[in-house]
Amino acid sequence: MKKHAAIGEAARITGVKAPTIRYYEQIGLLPPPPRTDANRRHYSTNDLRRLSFIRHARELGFEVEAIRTLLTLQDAPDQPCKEADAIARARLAEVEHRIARLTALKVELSHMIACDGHGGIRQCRVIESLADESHDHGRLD
Amino acid sequence: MKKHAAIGEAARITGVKAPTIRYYEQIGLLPPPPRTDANRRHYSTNDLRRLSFIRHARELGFEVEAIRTLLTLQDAPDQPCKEADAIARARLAEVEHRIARLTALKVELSHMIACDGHGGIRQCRVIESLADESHDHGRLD
DNA sequence: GCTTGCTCCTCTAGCGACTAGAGGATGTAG
DNA sequence: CTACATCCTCTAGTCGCTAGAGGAGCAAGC
Repeated sequence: MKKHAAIGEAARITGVKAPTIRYYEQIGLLPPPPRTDANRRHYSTNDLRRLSFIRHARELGFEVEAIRTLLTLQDAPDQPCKEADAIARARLAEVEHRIARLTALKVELSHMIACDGHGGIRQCRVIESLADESHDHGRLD
Repeated sequence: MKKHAAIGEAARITGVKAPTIRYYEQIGLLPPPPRTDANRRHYSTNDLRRLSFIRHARELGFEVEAIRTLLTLQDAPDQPCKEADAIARARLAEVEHRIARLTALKVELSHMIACDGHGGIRQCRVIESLADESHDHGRLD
């Protein structure tokens, strides 16, 4: 990984698009980097790590506010464990909830794919299984 | 399930909020229902099933356009279900990918919680694991 | 030096899929 | 007959980007 990168290179390295990087700066997720004489952003290795972190967390479905919390932890590594622990536990609960929900959805999707292509949509279980009233009506979020 | 329902009752039955039901009508996902003398929407059992279908599909992560396709297939039941099946398969792949990712994160979060009481967050691997370059950089969407 | 073409800058506007609120009409219970 | 819930339409806001306009700067070839 290089020591300094312009925004385009940072985008290439981290997989976060340049406009999104600027957006993250705007909303305060990424600190404003130093600029060159020509007013161009210059990212350090640390910035790139932070960006990679944000990207992976976003891919996992964490909201920006949750990521902000995790980054705050990262920025203050000597914080008392009590607080860190509480935040981690909250995130873990969220992750477990997501896994449970996704696992249920996976089962449903697997059943839906049992359609074998004989005789058209009437025998296709994709639609049937989604319209099925026997599915729970409880809140999931 | 009752034969006719006002929008509030439809919301209660299907779990889709009233403004969202109107929104679905607006974007053409739900056909405009008949109105009473006082201009109030009146939903049939069939509308409620369609709404339940939409809700389930949204919860499964289907985009509105994908749902529109599924509903079109449903409305023309003699079409082959290859398309619907393909959509479901794509969803299943994504769901499995997310489960795998979240499971990995869950392990790291568990470790983080397990490390409490010994010198703070520095020993925790959550942030490290999310910033880890060894994670793939390929497109996910 | 000069031109070509890429990258970068800021700014505003748009997207999907809702959600919230204003302001007003109607339906129902005591 | 008066509350109060429910409904109506409408506009505007939310989140997390994404696209485009319009302009400046840099590196490389001639």
